[in-house]
Amino acid sequence: MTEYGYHDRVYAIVRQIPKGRVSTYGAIADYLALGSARMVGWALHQSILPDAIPAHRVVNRLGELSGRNAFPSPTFMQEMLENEGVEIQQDKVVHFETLFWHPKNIEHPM
DNA sequence: TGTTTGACCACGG
DNA sequence: GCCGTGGCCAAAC
Repeated sequence: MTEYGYHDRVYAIVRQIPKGRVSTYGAIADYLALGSARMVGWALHQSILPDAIPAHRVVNRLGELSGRNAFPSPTFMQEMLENEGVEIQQDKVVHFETLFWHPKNIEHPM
């Protein structure tokens, strides 16, 4: 049965995040109506190992790379984002509000 | 089986 | 702008 745990839904959403854009735990949790952003963070922590999930595009509501410590190296997340053209400064996404992408805008970037 | 913790968020003081 | 509290659900102990 299509009995997806919410982490599967989180993966599905995160995979939709366009390159060069970022989203937040709260936005994903809100979109999935799971109730809490905490679950998203927990799910993502588990999701780093599986197939190519751009977990680096998920930051907290302040645009901070709160999950960088869960990556192979504390700077890995930042380097990935910078590689996509996202500016990072002091572990925060520059122009966060502009780059912010809400799952609501799936296939409707911008 | 109950408690604690977690890549969080919003609100109140 | 920092601290405490509630919420939300699952995993780890």
